[in-house]
Amino acid sequence: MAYEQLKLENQLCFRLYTAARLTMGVYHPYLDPLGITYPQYLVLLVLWEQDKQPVCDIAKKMMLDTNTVTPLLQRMEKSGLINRTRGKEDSRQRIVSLTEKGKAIQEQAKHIPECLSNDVALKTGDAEEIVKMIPTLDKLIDGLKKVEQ
Amino acid sequence: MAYEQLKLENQLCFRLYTAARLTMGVYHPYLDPLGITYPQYLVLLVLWEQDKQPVCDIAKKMMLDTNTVTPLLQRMEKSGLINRTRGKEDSRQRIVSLTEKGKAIQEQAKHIPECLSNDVALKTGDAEEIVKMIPTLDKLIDGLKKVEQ
DNA sequence: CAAATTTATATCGTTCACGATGCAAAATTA
DNA sequence: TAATTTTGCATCGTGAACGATATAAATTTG
Repeated sequence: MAYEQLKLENQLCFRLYTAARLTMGVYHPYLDPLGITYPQYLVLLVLWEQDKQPVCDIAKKMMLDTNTVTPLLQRMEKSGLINRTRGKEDSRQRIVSLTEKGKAIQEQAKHIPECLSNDVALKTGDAEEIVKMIPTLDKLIDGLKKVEQ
Repeated sequence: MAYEQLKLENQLCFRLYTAARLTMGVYHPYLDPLGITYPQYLVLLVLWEQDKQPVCDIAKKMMLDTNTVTPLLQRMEKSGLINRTRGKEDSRQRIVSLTEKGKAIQEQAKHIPECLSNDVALKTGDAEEIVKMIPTLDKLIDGLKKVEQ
């Protein structure tokens, strides 16, 4: 028999992992018509907030490393959402900018957050309580982010 | 400028996704010496709780599909953690059982949950509040799980 | 019982996540 | 200024997720 602490149902991380996966699944019907994936949607969020950013800034905001972000951006360039130009001041940098297509998607995407929150509310019965996790999740993320030494 | 709702900082899903990734990262120093990944650890948790289960039962408990679980189990069989035998009553089934190696790891793993919770407490300053998210995460997961029609 | 449907698993292709490594352009130091 | 270190990005390989599709064995239906 298993040790009590080794039961799946006692694992916080498993819940985070599952909740993240399932929530991303809810985005599917909204992102598929736009031809983008959830991580690509996150990149667009970053660029819609401020266009023309180097790869490292995007990576930092997404809390990912460049070895994840670079291929992601390459795919997005290939599908015509962004351009990647060399930095003028620092020629190591790649400045990522939205194409017209990338900009245009924002109009179609602006209702997604509301749709999502409606969907979640409908399915869980209580979105209120779920939104209340946000500050705690931030605390967790902030704590874990530091530990990387 | 971005619509307010389209800011990365306003996204719940992004937090779940990031929190899950970073928390899995905390497992690394414990799982690496055992030669397993986090999803493989989850499979072992399921099998330690009850040995000899068909793929579909494992998949259901992990809330994943067989197209994710099958290759995962194949890799685990390759590394000598499990065996996969044909079901006797239902020959479509693959019964997954722990090898001696798979069983032996349980002893080394039994301290992981406590280590994790210590690490998280140390890094966040307050594990109490984080553990309190569990019922809400369960509510969210339960809600989203149903929606798949 | 035969036909149709469902179930259990597997395979394939694409996209991510991430450790390890490489490289050239800055920035720092001696 | 030359040598060293750091930074920004890219590449490679492996392991996941997951949609789509396939196949054979059960199960249900007609």
